[in-house]
Amino acid sequence: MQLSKAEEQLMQILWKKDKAFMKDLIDAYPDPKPAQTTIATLLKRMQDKNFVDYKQYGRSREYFPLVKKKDYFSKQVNGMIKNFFNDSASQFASFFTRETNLSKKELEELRSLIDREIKNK
Amino acid sequence: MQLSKAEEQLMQILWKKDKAFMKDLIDAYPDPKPAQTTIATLLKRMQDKNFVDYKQYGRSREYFPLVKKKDYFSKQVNGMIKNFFNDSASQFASFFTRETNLSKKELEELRSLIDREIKNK
DNA sequence: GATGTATATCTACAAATGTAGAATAAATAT
DNA sequence: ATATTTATTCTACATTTGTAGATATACATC
Repeated sequence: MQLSKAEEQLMQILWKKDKAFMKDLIDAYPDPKPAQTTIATLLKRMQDKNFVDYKQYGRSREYFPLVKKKDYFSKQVNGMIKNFFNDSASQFASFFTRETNLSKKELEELRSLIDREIKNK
Repeated sequence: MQLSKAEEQLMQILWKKDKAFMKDLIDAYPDPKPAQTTIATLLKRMQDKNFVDYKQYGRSREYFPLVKKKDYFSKQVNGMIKNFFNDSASQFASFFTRETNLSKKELEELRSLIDREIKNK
């Protein structure tokens, strides 16, 4: 199951905060903040989709992500690679290198990172 | 404006074919193929969103993409980078290098590609 | 104990999406 | 010319999504 746009945005907040009460979530939104009930609805739907859970503290709930940002993100990228580069990660990488405007410095950093990876193999 | 999932899938077909008549599009779908009217609806919506156009040939239409796959893809990646790596492409790249299981060979290819890019700057 | 505050649940509704039938019209095959 | 095929348009409808009011509750405070 996939998150919708609005749900994903809320998820980003949850990931950043790690865990949060309703109030914290609303606070994290830029103005104009959504209604409290809107967030509640989204949270409920996200629970149904098994993306978040909560701990009951007294009368209110501390929500937390069930899915790691990294894992979610990996799935996204993989889907993209599948759709756009018929499943070739290296094809993706080369496209990415060419089309993204990384600075020389960033490219050099990336290269040494890759060097390290190569040594690890 | 964004494409929905079903629209995106159709778009992929269009990109692959470059241009196509209704029949070709349906043919390209795996079984169970969607109804012909379903495709027609999607195409119409995609026209409204300015993602495809067509040339009238006699009584039927040859559809073609108005947006290049490359450009569409770039937007996708950029959105992702914005959401997941607060807008840092290099952060994205490093994550990608670590988390995708590229083979040693692929990594080496990628490195020489980056080398070339660096020289270009 | 009455009142304000934060939260949760229920209900609602418009817009977008996925999907396709019915009616129509043109192109083609016989 | 008639039947068949193919594509287009119109209409329809269920599901998902974005958004939030109304209502109920528990808690905190005066």
